[in-house]
Amino acid sequence: MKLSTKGRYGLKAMYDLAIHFGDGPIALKNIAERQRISDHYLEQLVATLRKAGLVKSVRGAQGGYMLANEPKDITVGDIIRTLEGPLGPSECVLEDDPTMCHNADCCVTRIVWEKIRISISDVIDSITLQDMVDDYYKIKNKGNYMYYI
Amino acid sequence: MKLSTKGRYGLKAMYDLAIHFGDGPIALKNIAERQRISDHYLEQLVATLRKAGLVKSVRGAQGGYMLANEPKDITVGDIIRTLEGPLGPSECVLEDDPTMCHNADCCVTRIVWEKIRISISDVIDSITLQDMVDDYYKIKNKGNYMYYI
DNA sequence: TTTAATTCCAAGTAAAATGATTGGAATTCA
DNA sequence: TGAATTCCAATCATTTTACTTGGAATTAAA
Repeated sequence: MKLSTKGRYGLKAMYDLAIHFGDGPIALKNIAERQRISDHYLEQLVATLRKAGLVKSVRGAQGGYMLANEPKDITVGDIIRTLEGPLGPSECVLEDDPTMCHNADCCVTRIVWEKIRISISDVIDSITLQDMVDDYYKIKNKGNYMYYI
Repeated sequence: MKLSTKGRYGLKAMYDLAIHFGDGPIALKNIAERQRISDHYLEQLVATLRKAGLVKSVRGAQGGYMLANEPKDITVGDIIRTLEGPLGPSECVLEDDPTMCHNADCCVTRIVWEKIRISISDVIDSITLQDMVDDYYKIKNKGNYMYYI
């Protein structure tokens, strides 16, 4: 019941971009260093995020990535779903395209999975990158050492 | 972000035992048939549940398994945690024994994982096997065909 | 115009996890 | 005594995960 590194690294990278929102293109190498992620691996995740329209890229020297929208308009759910696919603790309750169990209408365990799915969705859809940026400044102003992580 | 078959089959089996609570030992073969699970595989899951004190066994012919406590006193969380280990979307927020990240006190993404973990815990700890049995009879009384699934 | 920095793209790969299967010993009821 | 059952240990094929490797294309700066 864990997220893979796709979702976890992906959110870290998007959060990093949110912290630097408005600063022009940010090179992947720098994000990978700050977040301590293999840059070639992160490249694959960011490619997925770019194809989904969550980030924009600038090629060539001095190039890099930027959020495609304001941090307040990107939710954790957008990012995790893009990288991990439709969410749900079981096939039969996946968002979008549940592999329909032929007993779905009378399956009691399915009711449990559905409740779990909804509770996860509620959380990740309610948190935006801006919320995370706000958290960052809150912690920073308390005097904690921070480095965009 | 899916549960493995351990948690999913395990809950189905425990629900099946809850439906038959008070009927004496239920053979694994019958549970496996009803829930359409490999019986040898289910055996391993039930062994884990037995060691955790959630089910009791009776060996020999006419033997089988029974819930160790009343359905109202066993939660979905008890079952899932026994079979899947401590819950959490990331190592750093696992219940019990989080593999402590050295940046935990200033990690903003960790706040997100923690919220997800709590929302899942809230759901699974609030549902008992008795709730599932109640759901079963509710659906059954509406006239739906049901077979303990 | 060259060079360095970067994104973009496609494969390959080692290790771990998943979801079992196989085979048999021990126990108990009929 | 035999059939039904739990108990136990090992093995295994497949898939997934988390990368690595290698290089082409693009662009800013020297």
